[in-house]
Amino acid sequence: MASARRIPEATVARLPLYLRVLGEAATERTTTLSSDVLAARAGVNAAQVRKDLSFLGSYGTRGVGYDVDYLVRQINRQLGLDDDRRVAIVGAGNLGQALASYAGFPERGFQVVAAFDADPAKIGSRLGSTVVSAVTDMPRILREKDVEIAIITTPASVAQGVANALIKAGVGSILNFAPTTVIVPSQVAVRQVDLGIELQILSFYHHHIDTTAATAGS
Amino acid sequence: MASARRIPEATVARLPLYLRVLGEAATERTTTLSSDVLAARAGVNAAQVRKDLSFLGSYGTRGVGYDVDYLVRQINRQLGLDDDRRVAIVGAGNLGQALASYAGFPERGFQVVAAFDADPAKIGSRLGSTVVSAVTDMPRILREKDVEIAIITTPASVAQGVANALIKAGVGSILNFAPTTVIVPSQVAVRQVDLGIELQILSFYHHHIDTTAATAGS
DNA sequence: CCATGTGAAAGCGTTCACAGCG
DNA sequence: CGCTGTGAACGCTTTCACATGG
Repeated sequence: MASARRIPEATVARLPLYLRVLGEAATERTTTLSSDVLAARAGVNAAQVRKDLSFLGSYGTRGVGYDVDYLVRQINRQLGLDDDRRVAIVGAGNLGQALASYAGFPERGFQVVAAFDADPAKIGSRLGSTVVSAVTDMPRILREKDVEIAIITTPASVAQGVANALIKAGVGSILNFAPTTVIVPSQVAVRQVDLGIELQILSFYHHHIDTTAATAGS
Repeated sequence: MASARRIPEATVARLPLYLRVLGEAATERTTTLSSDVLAARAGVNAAQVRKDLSFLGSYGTRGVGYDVDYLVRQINRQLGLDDDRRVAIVGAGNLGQALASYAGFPERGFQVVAAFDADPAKIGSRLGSTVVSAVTDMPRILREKDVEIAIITTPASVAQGVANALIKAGVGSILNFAPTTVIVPSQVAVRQVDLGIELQILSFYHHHIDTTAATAGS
């Protein structure tokens, strides 16, 4: 029993992981998956999988497992992935370039509909399937294209200013790759990914080749 | 009191964040930082900062705060960042390209000393400051250059195989960007970063414009 | 007097263990 | 009989609150 409880943050962060495993299973024409198998492929504990999925409702069958297609639909619905989401990329450097042509985005329903840069030399150039616009046109274009999520790939020095402008223009979610913390009001969602920090964390565990549990997730 | 305790995983993940803030403070010629200010700039709670730093020892001065330069040295030492770390990138696609020329790496002591790809067309081309080698030469080159950390930016389908080969060649830490979970023995450290998953997590909070705490860190 | 360092409390997240159901 | 769903136990993290010391 117990459908539609409030989903804990840690569970939310793992749902996309399960979605990925379920997707792989679907292409292998696997119709059903037990929590044991799902857990092994996701690299987590089986009890964790069952508890996480129980927050969505009782979608498994005892003695059998979870129906792959059905579970995919339920998770997609919870994550709000039923329709495409419009994304903008701010900063057309190397990382912005790479993200704009990242196949994983359109595959999972994220459409890059706008890109911006402050450098006049870059304006008008292609970034994936869009064209780079001037940051000065950002507020107008963001509203015109109804952008929901923005990815910041600018230098650290301008990231906070960019974030402020994005929020002012109605963007509700920000994925920040600039190596600085951007501070946002509580009604805006941010995730901060610092590629250098990831390496530094690995460096710690490499340096202490004794301590416990050296694995960690996204 | 109490120097060199065992440092909790959550604290380890935040130390590089503090390092980043301290670095910014140093360039502003700030010599001393209180836990309040440090916390605000890192986007965390002040008590958290104090507790985290207390695991390294008593490096603050009551009534004053923390000496920026001294604290930087202590954190660097703990993270094992005193000397440069040798990094390899496997997969010379867009993301591999971007990472190879990412300024944040050399700045923080990570040297990209090797790059690999399976595509013969890419072998010999430049990737940042190195040249792309064939994956078949990977074991030899990894050992020759004493690579400690590897970054996987290959398609998901080959990521696990690459990880296995890396571990066999003595690489102890892996940063995986391929959109699949790589399973490794417990003595190897992995961090999995899936750019699509980050967007999906944001999508959840965008879709539920009511629930609590929408911020989360790397 | 101000900011650190830290016990203690509160809050989360994970894992266990097993009842319950297909 | 096998696997889900879940209370309860456990361990980790965060936050509070204040004694301590420069």
